[in-house]
Amino acid sequence: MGRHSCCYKQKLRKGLWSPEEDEKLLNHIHKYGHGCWSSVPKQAGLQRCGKSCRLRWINYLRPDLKRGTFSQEEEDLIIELHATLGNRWSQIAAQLPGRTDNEIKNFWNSSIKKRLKQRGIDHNTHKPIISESEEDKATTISNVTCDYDELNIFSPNSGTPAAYDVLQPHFPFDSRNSSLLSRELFINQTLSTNHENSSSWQLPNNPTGFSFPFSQLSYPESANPILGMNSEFNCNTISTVIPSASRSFPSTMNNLKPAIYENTAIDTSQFWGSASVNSSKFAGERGAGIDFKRNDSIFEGNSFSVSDIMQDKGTQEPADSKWSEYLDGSCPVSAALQNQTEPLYGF
DNA sequence: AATGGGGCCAACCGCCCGTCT
DNA sequence: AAGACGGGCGGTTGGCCCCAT
Repeated sequence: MGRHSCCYKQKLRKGLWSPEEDEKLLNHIHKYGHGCWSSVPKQAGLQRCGKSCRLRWINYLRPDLKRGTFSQEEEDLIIELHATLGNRWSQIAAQLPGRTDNEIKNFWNSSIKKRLKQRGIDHNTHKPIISESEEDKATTISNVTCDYDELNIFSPNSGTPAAYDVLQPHFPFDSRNSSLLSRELFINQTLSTNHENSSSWQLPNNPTGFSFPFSQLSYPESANPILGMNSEFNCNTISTVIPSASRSFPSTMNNLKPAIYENTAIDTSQFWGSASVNSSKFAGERGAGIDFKRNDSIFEGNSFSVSDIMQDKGTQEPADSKWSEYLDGSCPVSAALQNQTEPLYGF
């Protein structure tokens, strides 16, 4: 079982295909179709096994193949699909017309894996690779951003109990741990418990939040290791905040575009996102938002904040209205962006 | 100019699964 | 029922090319 009988035949050619062999195979398939692959080599006059012919046709000779480098959209789609399908290359390829599983697999292994690593994402789990320094950084930045939030779980100086302290007894883990992983767990628990078990307890009038590297936010939403795993706080919310790359980018925000859309050179040490969930309204309503924070002179005293964006789960209203305020320049941050003539980051 | 290391990618290998006999 | 066979898939390899030294 398993091994093909043709593989035992010693006379068959292996290795790269010559133009003559390609022509023979192409002519044969154009005339007769491939039918049974095992009979193709003999009929086409090739010293190859059927499998080799099939592979050559599928990966190279097929007329509907799209050649050339992968587009950004294709790359995003591959990452998104990989997050759910894993290494099922054929299934991924089925979603990308003109691309073969082999091609996608090669692209993944040679390019995407490296890019994910650069973004601090584990290519297997699609979760962040957290180093100790990153954790320290997250905590530090969170403490800065508490100025903008009503209450943040990392804001001990806000004058009200941190949401974490209030809510922690409701959750199955019992030791307070400042690691990002625990915060991630915490926010997931907050969301899922609130959503699925809404009548059993009520959140206090506190938003909860956590911070994460901005680079993760510029990442395809469904593959986002933190945001993507929440059905409530997922691509729809994020897409409202950051229109996807395939859509036109609002002119008022042009200066931010490079920082959001380019995959490289985003200085995550200066640019952090903070996701928050406001559960002050209960009975199915919830707000969710994203803050962007930069610790430099451009936004000194300001954050690029869209934390007030609400996605009302009761009415299913899209969270567009607040976003519009940022886009039409009526808030200080968008004005600051309009006055910024150079891209925020040079590439 | 030589060389070696790394990246890329076409092709192979080994296995699984479904169908046929 | 069981073995043979063919198609398909994912992992791996090997060779070519480029670039740095």
